[in-house]
Amino acid sequence: MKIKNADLVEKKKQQICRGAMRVFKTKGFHAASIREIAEASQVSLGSLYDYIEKKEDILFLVHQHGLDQIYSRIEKHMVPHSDPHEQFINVLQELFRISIDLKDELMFIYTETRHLEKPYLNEILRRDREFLDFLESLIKKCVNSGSFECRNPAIYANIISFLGVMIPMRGWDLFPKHSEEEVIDALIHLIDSGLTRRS
Amino acid sequence: MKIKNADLVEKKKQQICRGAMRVFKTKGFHAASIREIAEASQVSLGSLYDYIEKKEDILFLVHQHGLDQIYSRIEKHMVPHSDPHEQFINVLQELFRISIDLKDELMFIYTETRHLEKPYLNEILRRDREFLDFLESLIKKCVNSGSFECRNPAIYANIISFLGVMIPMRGWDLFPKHSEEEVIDALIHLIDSGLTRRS
Amino acid sequence: MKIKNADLVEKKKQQICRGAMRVFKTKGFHAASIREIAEASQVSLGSLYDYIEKKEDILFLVHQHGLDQIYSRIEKHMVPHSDPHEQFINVLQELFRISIDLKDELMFIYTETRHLEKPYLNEILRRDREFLDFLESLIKKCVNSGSFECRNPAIYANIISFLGVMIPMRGWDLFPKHSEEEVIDALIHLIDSGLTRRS
Amino acid sequence: MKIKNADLVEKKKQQICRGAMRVFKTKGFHAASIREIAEASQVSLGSLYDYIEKKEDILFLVHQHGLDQIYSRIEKHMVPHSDPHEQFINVLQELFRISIDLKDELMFIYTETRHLEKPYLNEILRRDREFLDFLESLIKKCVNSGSFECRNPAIYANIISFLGVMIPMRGWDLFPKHSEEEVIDALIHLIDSGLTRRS
DNA sequence: AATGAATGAGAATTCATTCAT
DNA sequence: CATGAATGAATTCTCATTCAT
Repeated sequence: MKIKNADLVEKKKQQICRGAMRVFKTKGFHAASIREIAEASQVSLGSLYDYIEKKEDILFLVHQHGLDQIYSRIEKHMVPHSDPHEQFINVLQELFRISIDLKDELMFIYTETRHLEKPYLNEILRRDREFLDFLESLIKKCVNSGSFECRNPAIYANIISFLGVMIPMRGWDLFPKHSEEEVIDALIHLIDSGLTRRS
Repeated sequence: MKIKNADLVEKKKQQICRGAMRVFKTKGFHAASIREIAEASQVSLGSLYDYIEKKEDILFLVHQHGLDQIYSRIEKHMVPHSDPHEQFINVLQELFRISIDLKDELMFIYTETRHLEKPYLNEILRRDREFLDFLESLIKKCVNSGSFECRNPAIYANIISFLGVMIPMRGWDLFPKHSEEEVIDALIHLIDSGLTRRS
Repeated sequence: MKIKNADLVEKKKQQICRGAMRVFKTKGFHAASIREIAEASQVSLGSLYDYIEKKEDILFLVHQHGLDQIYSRIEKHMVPHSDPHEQFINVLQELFRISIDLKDELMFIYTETRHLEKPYLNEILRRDREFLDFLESLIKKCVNSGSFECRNPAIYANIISFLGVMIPMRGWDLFPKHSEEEVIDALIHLIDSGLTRRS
Repeated sequence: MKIKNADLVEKKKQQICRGAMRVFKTKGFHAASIREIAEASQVSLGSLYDYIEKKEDILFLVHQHGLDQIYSRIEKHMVPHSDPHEQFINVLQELFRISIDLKDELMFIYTETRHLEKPYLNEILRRDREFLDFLESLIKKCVNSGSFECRNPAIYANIISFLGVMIPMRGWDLFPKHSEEEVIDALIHLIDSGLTRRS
């Protein structure tokens, strides 16, 4: 990165992210050429390399940008709350809303993370685990408060996080037939009843 | 494809599939070169093109091969059965067992299907939908028999099918910590209790 | 190197060497593009990379080829000889003849060796030192036989070896004015009288 | 070059020369990027182009700067002197001392001059020939004064000038083993005895 | 049927040079 | 006068595909 003006760097990285995402959406990371990405970002080929070092950097940039968008929405629901079960439901509501609003970002993350090399990969997995940990501890709170019954909260955290990408990944079959509300309700019902304590 | 001997064609395609899968497993479709695939398949570069026309054909071949493996196991459980709920549980058991045994194949299908071009893609989706339809009708039977209560069986069919790839896709976080049995039990419990009729 | 036919590999490497040398002669290694080298070698761009792995390999190939040519001529004079002084003079004669016949090769080696990376560089220096060692021991023999007087044969070996590239490197000033014979005689006279024992 | 202030121009050119030499020393002219040179010179990339027109100009600048340094030292010994042989020895002494003190400059000149284009090249060769002419006429004086015997002073001038770069170019083999004094003595002895009149 | 050598289009990346501020 | 962001042509290298044997 040879550019000294930090604001400019930020602005251009945003531009590149947006452009790159548009290309990745249709072709995926590997099939997208740097040229296409440059064009889609309205940045000249040479200039692109003033802001990144190698193609993989774009992959990481887009990952981070996607996660930023996701987390900036979910975080609001991650602050402690008096009624954990209510919080849990709110989190699920927001999670699935996000999965509708940020379809492309989620699909991208799920299908392309594997192409990140070690150091970048670790950073992404770290953020992922942050959310898993939050879910796990929230489930535990619900268990303690008596609403839930659950032997392996960590597994449920994984299931929930994974279901968070179902809408983007299976939209092709779901949305000709069902409304978003229906799908979200079904998902929440499934998770909630799977955890609810039976007397 | 200029080869006449149909048995040979079948045998070689198997060889190519297995070799290709081994390469795809580590690098994905795009990063895998035809050369590597030929080597891994013990087929000469020139010969390879006697059995396929273009690289994408291998992608399709491997898809088909993967689906064949999956279906050959699930099909046994798809024949009508006197107790639909028992059948349902059996199907889930087998589905998640398969997802452990055929991790690579499932991950491959989930991350690379998008690179198939239209005609091939449609064929794959058709097979997918076959399974969805089966699940949907099985759920309906369970509803009719009084075990389940479900407003949108099609959505649940999608959820179940999608959870069928959770183990391959989230193994990195799950299996250091949990046994396969635990994960399968949690998944079945979740699905079953999400559908079970509450009086 | 993906080619299996060893004879072909040898033949093509020769081709590449010759083509590359022709390009290097005018532009040097760095300024020569792989494209130009391929054209000059009558090898297609893609094919070139069937015989080498990276541009630097050509640099090494040309070095080796040059040294091979040089050594194949000087070696005849390196076998033990009854009269060391006579042998010494013969070696000088041949050395300077070679430096006229293989101008390009010598200039190339002297100006481009520095661009070889470590492993290749070491191999080249090893061959260089072989000749230095031979010269040094020959001078010592001449000292023992009473013809020469020399405190530091290793330094003289270096000087001789270095003067072996004077003709290629200073031809621009020498050859408009002098004949090859004159230059060689001057060089041999200089070296011989610098070493000759004074009673 | 749009800068009017001549002193400034001179000062900056010096800066650039020094910076460029530091980069060239390790990578050579072609592999050195303008960026690196600008950084090493503490001159901004844009500013650099206020003092040069193209990359080759730096090549020439560094050549000139190197030659200036060399000549500023040798010139002291080029003024007429009553004893030509004494002067000759002094010149050799200084020449080889210089070749130790200005190793980088000499190596640079010897390996990169070929990349200068015609007009610049001629200027460099002109300065080279100046020194050759001086050496030639000094040898002639020594012949006339009876100390030397030499049929082709021009050839000897070339040899001497060429030996002036031996130390930089063969230091890798020489200096682990020998002291600078030893090498210089050997060189001077060689040249002197090669020219000395035998009664 | 099988082999592997050949090809050239296209990939990522670098860099000399320009130019608005 | 100085700065550094922008540009696109050119570079090295890879790879799917073809074809003579």
